[in-house]
Amino acid sequence: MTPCIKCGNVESIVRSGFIRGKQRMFCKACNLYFTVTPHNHPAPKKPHQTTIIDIAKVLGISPSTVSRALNNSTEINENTRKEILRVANELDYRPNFLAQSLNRGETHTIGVIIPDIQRPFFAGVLAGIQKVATEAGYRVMICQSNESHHTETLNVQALVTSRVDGLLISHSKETTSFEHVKLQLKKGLPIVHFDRVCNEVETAKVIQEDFFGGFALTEHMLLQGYKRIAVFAGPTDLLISKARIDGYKAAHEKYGIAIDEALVYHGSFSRDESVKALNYWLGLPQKPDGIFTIHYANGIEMIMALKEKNISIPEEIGIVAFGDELIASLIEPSLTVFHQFPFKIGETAANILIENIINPDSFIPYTTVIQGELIIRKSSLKTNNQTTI
Amino acid sequence: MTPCIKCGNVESIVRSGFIRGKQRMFCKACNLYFTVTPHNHPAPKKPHQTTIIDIAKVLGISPSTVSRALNNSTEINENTRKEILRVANELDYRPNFLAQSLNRGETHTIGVIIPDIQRPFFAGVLAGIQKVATEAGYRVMICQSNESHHTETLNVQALVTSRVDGLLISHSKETTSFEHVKLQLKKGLPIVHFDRVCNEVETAKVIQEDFFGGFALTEHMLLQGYKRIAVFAGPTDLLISKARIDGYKAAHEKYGIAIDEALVYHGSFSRDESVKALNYWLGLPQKPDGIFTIHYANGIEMIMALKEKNISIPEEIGIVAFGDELIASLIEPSLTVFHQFPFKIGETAANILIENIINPDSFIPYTTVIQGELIIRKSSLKTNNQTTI
DNA sequence: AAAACTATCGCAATCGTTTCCGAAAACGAA
DNA sequence: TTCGTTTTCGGAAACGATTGCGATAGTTTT
Repeated sequence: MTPCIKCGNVESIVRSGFIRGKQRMFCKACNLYFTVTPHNHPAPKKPHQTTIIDIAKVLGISPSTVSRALNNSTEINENTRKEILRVANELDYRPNFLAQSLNRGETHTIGVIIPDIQRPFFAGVLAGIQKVATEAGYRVMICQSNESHHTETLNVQALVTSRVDGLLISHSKETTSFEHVKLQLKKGLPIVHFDRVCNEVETAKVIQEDFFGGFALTEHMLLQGYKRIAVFAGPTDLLISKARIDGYKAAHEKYGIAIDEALVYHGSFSRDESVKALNYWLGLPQKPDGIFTIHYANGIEMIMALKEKNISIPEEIGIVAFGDELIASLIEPSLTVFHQFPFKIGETAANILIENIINPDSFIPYTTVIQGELIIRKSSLKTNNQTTI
Repeated sequence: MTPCIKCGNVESIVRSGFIRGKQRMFCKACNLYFTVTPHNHPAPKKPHQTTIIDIAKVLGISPSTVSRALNNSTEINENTRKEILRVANELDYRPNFLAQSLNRGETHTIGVIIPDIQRPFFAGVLAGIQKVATEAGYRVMICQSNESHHTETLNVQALVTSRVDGLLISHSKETTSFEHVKLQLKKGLPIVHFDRVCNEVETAKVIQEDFFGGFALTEHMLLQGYKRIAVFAGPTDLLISKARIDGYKAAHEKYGIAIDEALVYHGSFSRDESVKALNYWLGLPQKPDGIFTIHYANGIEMIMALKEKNISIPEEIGIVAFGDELIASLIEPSLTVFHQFPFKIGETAANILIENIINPDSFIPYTTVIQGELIIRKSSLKTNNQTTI
């Protein structure tokens, strides 16, 4: 049997249950409990990020003094500070962010939840967020919801677990219940919505001119003489989709043109849907002579599909879309769009969030609208005498 | 003057220096130091993420018991565990990641440093990284170097400060010294390079078929009958740029064709450079009849510029590029490319890094090559009888 | 029914920093 | 000098979670 680790006696030992799988012993002589560890840890001294304590030991001072030196405290002698900084530099000291955050109760990190990094719009927003955040001394933690409500909820939990100081979120198109956001808001977490916002909760929001964009694109088409404009709408519940369609409707009203509800097609943003919508429209007794897509990617896909079908653009069918990308100007015919400014949206949202974080009490949520820009290109220019240079 | 907070006496009070800007007092009677705080904090009880202690208080048990319940420890009564889980759920408890990480000495977070989020290639890599990381229970923290060495160094420091468990890095094109990486590697931080790797340090690497891609693209052009192929190369020091050009040279050697060094243009990847290079080539006494660009974006820009100049592609000048994007297939003429698989690169790199993190001792760095694919399109197809469907 | 054993839980240390409080040493003016 | 004042530093308690160890009540074995 195992001898006692203290007296070395063997007879006085009795087993005393299990702890974490390991046999536990009790020495009746020493009145001592112990577990039999195969005497493993001769302290291999892992390579180790230098801590404040390492510095303190080198100089024979207390950790608190080192901390003061590193934090530009006034309560420290200049010479001591210099010595500490020298050693800190020598040992390549980096403050442990975890310990700092735990102590201060703030992480200087903001969480971002977007549907998909690979979409240029969101990549642009991210870049804007990163810029502002970095300048303000904040880190950024990014999560993708992949357009799934469930994943989005998990993302929120993960970021809360990471104790981010605030949250920037653009909802998945699946998201119609917002309990996960409300809950955190109630706990005092600053949240700012952008693009795909949610009106059920009182947060600051950064949105685009969805209504006006839809209006401008539609008005442009109507003025070009298009009379039956089909709409490729997003999911029924998606707020920005609704707003853009409202703009579409308003333009029609302004010019006293009736709307054929049969021309509105709801679907996801996938490639298949573009083709399905097109086939649906072309199968109608009264075909459309124009198309307005909520998302530019669908517009691009439709141009490709129409070219395959040898339907001329913009003569037989004109097409306009929301959102811009380099590709829209390069495709032939180039695509008329309502251009967004994703970078600016990101910048603005990040600024507002940080404002909210810094001053959580006096902060009053407000909504910011980032102006877009109508860019007219060939896909909707019926008159050939008009050139776009 | 202020009375003593203990005895209430006023006469026995003397001032005793300043602490953090506040006047400090000393009561000679009580032998007590104190600072005059305007009696502000009646504990406003900020809204608060629930902690393990909150749960413990509710149930009148100790925090350690709660911890055990939450961590599937065996040393706990099933009924107790159920009760704890119930309360935890009721209070929407989320473990404080900071505290956990600090205690365990690992953050379950991996840091990623890339030159630019907005480049589709890197966005794709990120998506791949995110997928693998999420599945393995890791968080991802992303930094952009903006192609600046200095920023890259700061990024490394920031991530080290955040105590990431490992680092994925694709170097800025400015980076030629790698001390910042070496230092962390020496401290035991697992690092994996991808795409823009560095051969000076012993890390695992995930690279593309840069040499073979350059070779394949060039060989294709030579077989098409192009004889004077210009190269738009990246910065002179960029490793992947060198490899691609080596492939270009190898293809020439294979077919016994001499290379005119005047056709190799080094420059950054910006739009201006594309145009400058083009003008340079077109100003040569012996103009090129083909172009090979290291980066697809430059290829796209050159196609645009050539079209403006009314130079026909692929007849007068053929063009091929490295890297693929949707746009390459949509532009007219569509662009022949050596397609990369960014998502797969990201997945692979993340997997290797996590492997390294989990088993730091037995891990031996190795290099993985992600195969690319030559996609032939119109921009380099001289013979019109060959169609690409 | 005593002895041997087990299940379950609390205490306290730990992770690295910050900061409140106390105290000694140095400084200044009378 | 002497006492009020200031500067400078150390000790210790946070922050929230994990875990080794000790302890007790209950259970099983002789």
